Amino acid sequence: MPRFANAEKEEIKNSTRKKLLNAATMEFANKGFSGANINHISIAAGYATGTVYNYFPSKRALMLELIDDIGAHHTTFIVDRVIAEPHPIERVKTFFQAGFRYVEKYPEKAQVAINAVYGFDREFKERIYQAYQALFNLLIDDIIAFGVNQGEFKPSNPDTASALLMSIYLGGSSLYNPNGGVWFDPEIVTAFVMDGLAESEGG
Amino acid sequence: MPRFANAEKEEIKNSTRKKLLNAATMEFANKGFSGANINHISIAAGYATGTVYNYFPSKRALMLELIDDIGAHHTTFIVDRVIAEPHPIERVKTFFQAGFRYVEKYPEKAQVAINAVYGFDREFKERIYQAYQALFNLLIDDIIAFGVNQGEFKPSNPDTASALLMSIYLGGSSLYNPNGGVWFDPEIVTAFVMDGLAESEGG
Amino acid sequence: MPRFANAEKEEIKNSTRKKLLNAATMEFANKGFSGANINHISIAAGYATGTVYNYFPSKRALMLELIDDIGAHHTTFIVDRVIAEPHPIERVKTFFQAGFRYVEKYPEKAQVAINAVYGFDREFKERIYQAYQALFNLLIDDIIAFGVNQGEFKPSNPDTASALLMSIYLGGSSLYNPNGGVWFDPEIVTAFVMDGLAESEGG
Amino acid sequence: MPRFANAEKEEIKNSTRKKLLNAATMEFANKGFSGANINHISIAAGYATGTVYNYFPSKRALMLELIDDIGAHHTTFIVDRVIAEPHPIERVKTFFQAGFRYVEKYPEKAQVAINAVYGFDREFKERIYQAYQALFNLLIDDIIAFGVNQGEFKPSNPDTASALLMSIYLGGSSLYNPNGGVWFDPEIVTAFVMDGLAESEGG
DNA sequence: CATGAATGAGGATTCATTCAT
DNA sequence: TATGAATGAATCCTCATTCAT
Repeated sequence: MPRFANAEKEEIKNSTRKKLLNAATMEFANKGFSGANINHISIAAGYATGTVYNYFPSKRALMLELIDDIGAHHTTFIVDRVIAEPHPIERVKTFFQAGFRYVEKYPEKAQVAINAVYGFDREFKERIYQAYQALFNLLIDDIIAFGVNQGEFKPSNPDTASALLMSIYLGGSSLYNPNGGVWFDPEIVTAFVMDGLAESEGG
Repeated sequence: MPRFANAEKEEIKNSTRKKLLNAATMEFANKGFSGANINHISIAAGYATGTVYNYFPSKRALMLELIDDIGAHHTTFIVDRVIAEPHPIERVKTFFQAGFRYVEKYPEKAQVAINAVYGFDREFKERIYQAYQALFNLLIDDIIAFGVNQGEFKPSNPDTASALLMSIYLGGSSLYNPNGGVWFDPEIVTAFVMDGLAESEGG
Repeated sequence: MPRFANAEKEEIKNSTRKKLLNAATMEFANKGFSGANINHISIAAGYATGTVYNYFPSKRALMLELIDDIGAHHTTFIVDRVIAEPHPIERVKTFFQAGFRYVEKYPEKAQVAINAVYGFDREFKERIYQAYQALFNLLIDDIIAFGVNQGEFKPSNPDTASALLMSIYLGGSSLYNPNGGVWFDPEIVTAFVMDGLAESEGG
Repeated sequence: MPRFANAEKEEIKNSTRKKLLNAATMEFANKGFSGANINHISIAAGYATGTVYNYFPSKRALMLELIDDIGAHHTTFIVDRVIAEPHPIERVKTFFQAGFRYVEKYPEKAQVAINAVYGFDREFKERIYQAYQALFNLLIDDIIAFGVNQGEFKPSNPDTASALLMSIYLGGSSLYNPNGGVWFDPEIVTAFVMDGLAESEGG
């Protein structure tokens, strides 16, 4: 049995698939889903017109898989960095730090994710929320509940609190502009998230 | 001089334009810009295929004007309610209350606005930010600076703080789902914004 | 009976019709028949969208009438000048001189006529040939036969000869370019038409 | 290396392109540029609606390429026949003979060329003149100057003379009508071009 | 007579998808 | 597995024409 040959083929398939997904990221980030051109994706990946269809049954399926990939990648990137921190407040800061770092390193992936979160397409929205489940779990369990347990945070509705942190993070990310522009400082955001706007009583 | 005839025609044009903009709001909200069908818009408004083009030079121009309209409408809706409140903290609460109210009353307008804010299209983004200028001014001057002056808020970077409030608002809004789903409670959000996550010292 | 009022109305109608025909000349000359826009014509003439249809039943009917008008105008312009000349050779020269003069004075009318002559549309072609009948008669009777009678021209097939002269004239005219460019000198053309290319025997 | 496969594909592409250009010739000849329907061209060539766009970026680009093709074809057809003749006067006759022959064999190509020469579109005009450059060179160098050198023609302005011959040729061609109609006899035209209208001195 | 809003068929162009090689 | 020619439905936009005022 040509076991190695098959492995090699598998290898090639994976590499091709990866190239296609990368090209798709660029295209979807810059043109949106409807505006994207499947053939441009193939060409940009270095293949011929029809090649995407050897790997994905449709444009929509490609997008869905891309959302899964990006969601997982994004989640892992942030989770890994956050849980390495021992202190709850540091975890909040690291959540924003790592999150903004991700946007800087992978602006197109971030744009695709943001489009999915805030766009009108229910299926894309559902899918990115699934992929972000681990991120919400991180916020709920490993940051908020953890902080409450440590006596650093006051108890609150964890669903609302995590959604707030995500909104702040994604809102800040969408402010990102390669040519400059407003940008959130993780320190300031963390201070805000911790203490809010209220003047301290003794202030 | 056919003064009445002209006035009447003007009337008709305004009414038609309004119907077209309403239909466009629905279409753009549900399909996005690229996915929207100009002919459907005309039909949905009760006109024939080409009628949009008697009022707007192109699909993009229609979208741009729609963004202007929605942005102004949205802004006015919130500003009017906020400045009616005398107390800074009430203003924060009213900002979220009125904002979420707007999303409930005009979910499609809100979706179009959110698409413009978080979407990839630079021109749309620029345009909605222009329209939201008054909203940012409200946050910066009439809420944050006002609260600091009143001794209720601690000083902070107003650009960042206002962007944070907007992100929270829009992030919460995008959670909105006519069929139910997670939704921010203005009271809770305001409490969060005022006091953050930190356990009070004496807690 | 409001006899004067009616005459006045007739006056207005004629003036409007003339303005519309002038505007149509510009449009058809610059865009061709298919490329022309009936509404632009109305607007350019200083009227509203539908006004052409108060005067002409269709775009094609307008074009046909325009061809008639231009053909008659063109013909008269040349005929008047040619028959004023007593000598056959001078008549040939004047034919070209007046003809080229016409193109300089009325370049758009000339372009419309040339389009009709050389274009693919059988109906337009037929119509301009009808209008040019008098021009062909001029060439055949008042120039060629006249020259033969005077002993200045040798006998030839008058249909062919007149068609040749028209071809030379229209060919030269289409070389016309408001910004300059090649242009026939009536003297040289006449010399050519009279003596051709052949070296004279004693040369 | 899939050399054969590639060659075969190249073959197919060339054949398709040729079919499309042929269909385009018919359509443009019969309807003019604006009046032509791109989809009809595809269908007439035996393909589906969008196929033209796999070969030509736009209707205008297709027309431009068609003008180039026809111009070159037309030029070659005439040039080859003319330079085969040793005698200047025979060359003149052959110019008209071959030229009219071309119109008989390829009436649609001729109509497209004539539209380009006499039409209002500056770009088409420029393009056909470029393609006809060789034809003008033929007239100037290999017919007129050649005739002068041989002592058969009298010296004349070669630009004017060549433009005159072209005008006569194209004017005669536009008289062509598949169903009959006036038509120039190359012999008569040549006699005219050689000797003009003037009665010989001793006549 | 003039207006101009509305019509809706028509046409250029795009592009997701298929399939024979 | 990759290719890329072909497909044809879909869509933006134009514009001749109508008609109520």
